[in-house]
Amino acid sequence: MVAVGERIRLSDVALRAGVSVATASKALNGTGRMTPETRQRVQRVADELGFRPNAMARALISRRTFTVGLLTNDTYGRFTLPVMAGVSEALVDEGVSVFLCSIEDDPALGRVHLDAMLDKQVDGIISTGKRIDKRLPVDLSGLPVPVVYAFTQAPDDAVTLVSDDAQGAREACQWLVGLGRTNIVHITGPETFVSARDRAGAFREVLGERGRVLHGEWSETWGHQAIARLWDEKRARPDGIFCGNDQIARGVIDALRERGVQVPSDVSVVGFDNWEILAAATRPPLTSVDMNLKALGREAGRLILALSEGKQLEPGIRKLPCSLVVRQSCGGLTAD
Amino acid sequence: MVAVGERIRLSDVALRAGVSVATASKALNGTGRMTPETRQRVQRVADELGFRPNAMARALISRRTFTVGLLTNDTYGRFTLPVMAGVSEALVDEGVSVFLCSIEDDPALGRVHLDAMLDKQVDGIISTGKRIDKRLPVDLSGLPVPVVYAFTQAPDDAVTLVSDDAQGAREACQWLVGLGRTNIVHITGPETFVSARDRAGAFREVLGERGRVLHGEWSETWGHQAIARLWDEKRARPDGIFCGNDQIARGVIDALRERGVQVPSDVSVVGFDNWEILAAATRPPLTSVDMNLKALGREAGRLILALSEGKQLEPGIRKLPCSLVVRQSCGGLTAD
DNA sequence: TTGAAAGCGCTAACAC
DNA sequence: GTGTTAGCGCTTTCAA
Repeated sequence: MVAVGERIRLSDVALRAGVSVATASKALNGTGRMTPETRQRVQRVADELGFRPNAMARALISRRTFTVGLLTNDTYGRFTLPVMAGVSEALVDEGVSVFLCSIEDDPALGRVHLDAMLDKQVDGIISTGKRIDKRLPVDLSGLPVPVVYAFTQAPDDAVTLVSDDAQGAREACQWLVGLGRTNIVHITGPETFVSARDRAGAFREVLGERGRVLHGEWSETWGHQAIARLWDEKRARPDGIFCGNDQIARGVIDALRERGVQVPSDVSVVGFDNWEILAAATRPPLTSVDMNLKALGREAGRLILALSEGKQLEPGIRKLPCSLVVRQSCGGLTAD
Repeated sequence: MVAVGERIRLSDVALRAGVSVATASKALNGTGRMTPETRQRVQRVADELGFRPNAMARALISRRTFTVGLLTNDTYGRFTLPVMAGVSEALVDEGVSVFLCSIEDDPALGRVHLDAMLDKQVDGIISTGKRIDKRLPVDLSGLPVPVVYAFTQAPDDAVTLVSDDAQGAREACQWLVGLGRTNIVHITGPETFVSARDRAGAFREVLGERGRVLHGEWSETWGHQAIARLWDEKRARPDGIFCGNDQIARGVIDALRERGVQVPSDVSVVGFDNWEILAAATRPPLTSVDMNLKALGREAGRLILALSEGKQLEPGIRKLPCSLVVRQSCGGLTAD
């Protein structure tokens, strides 16, 4: 139930320590000049009383609230969550707290949240989403606070953080090639997604003429369908498949098993997203590209902190590297 | 980039409207007495200037920050996310913002976040987790602000919100029974989980002697294993399976298909969690129990709001109903 | 009907 | 060394 511990003010500490409020303030902040004894006495009293300065009052003076807002439209998503965790992680040590604002895709809700944050004098705003080629339905230009965009589309002159899809895809492809696979196919999501295009581009770059790309949905079902198509053709069948996400990969692997094709001995499969719970549940466990979204979140936190401290940052898109997480779906190094 | 729109203060409005700060304040807050003309003029000026009151300054006076903290240890989880969304949704209309504090399972981190929130004078704290039978590693007793626990274990005298596992399980079982299934088995997670025990208890309650429970892991693999065990036995095989979560159900359905058993015509399967992305991907799509976590989050938001406004609430555990989401894995009403 | 003044909890000049 | 004073942006008596 509601425990009503009275809050201790600086004046309480000052009174009890027999000094003025100003002296108490200086004592605790390590500023001003006074005898070591006085300082220590004040500190001791503050500890005894469990004094914690009121951040509101401080903020009113310093014009810094040590608070940032995090806007997201990805309520249920596996993308935003690690980003948020990263942001929170990077900022907590600096005493900065994060306002979570989930705005769905509702411009009105976005406005409400934005206003609430601005009223609360956040030091900065991080905008994050579930696609790097869609904007949130809020206009964040001309705000009195800095903004960082992470894993969402942003204006050209903004500071933006995204994962390096092309590099991640390249690593996956090179891994398959390095394993001796020669007939490699890329099964991925709709061409309308920049991520799909970027990954496919990198795939073609590595594979050249040999590389074949199949666009479909981001779903298990599409994985099944794609395999059905490939296996029904009269052509040579692939010995390596790079999938646009883990769900497709899951469908692919299941479809291959249903056809008696062995993974990884007959075909190597790589996924994308490294969605732990899915990647670990495929049989065999899925080798997959991890976008390192938590690291991306941490970087977003660092950047917004720098900006809120008045530092200048070069605008533009910063791509953060992905990394390949090797499990058993490719054979080779960790063949089972 | 950093756009540096100067913030408008009340004094700016007052000056421009030709009144005192006090009058301006009253005009905008609808308090005090003055001619309608004065009030309107002030309001018009405030609108023109885009004045928004500084919430810090207000908070300093009113002792309410319109801010609550949300503690969670479920960084990647599908449980906490809907809860958070619900909390945020319930509170945004009241002008309350939510601090997101992801503390993993680290007591030190919990302490740091808690202190940060308290310093920032949150009006209340919501504690949430991924299991209803584990506590977060932070002591929230004796705080100067109210606390609500949602989907996590709590002290006896706390206000706690959990989903009604037993009721959800009961609905699932009755659904299977209503479909004419007579030999029903419950395949679920470890008995060490209260949720597993509660669901199994409800299952036995509905099925009586006929009900058989198999405990294992919360994984697809366990779903496969359980089916292997059941189908290798010399006993009559089940025609209805109630699974402890959707992952197990996924494993069960896949295992059944591998054995040529038809779902739902031969066997009806129900899952638990209604984890959209999984439930929709099973073939056929999975009928599953939804814990309505977003609604739970909303309720948590309402409760913390009530408490922070000084209302008294009966301590104890409040169970919120689950609901069955019918897809195609059971046949009957929506048979395919 | 309006405004001057005090004060929320704290920090920072500037006296003493 | 320490205290007095002013002020962050706002609300709220209380006096005019």
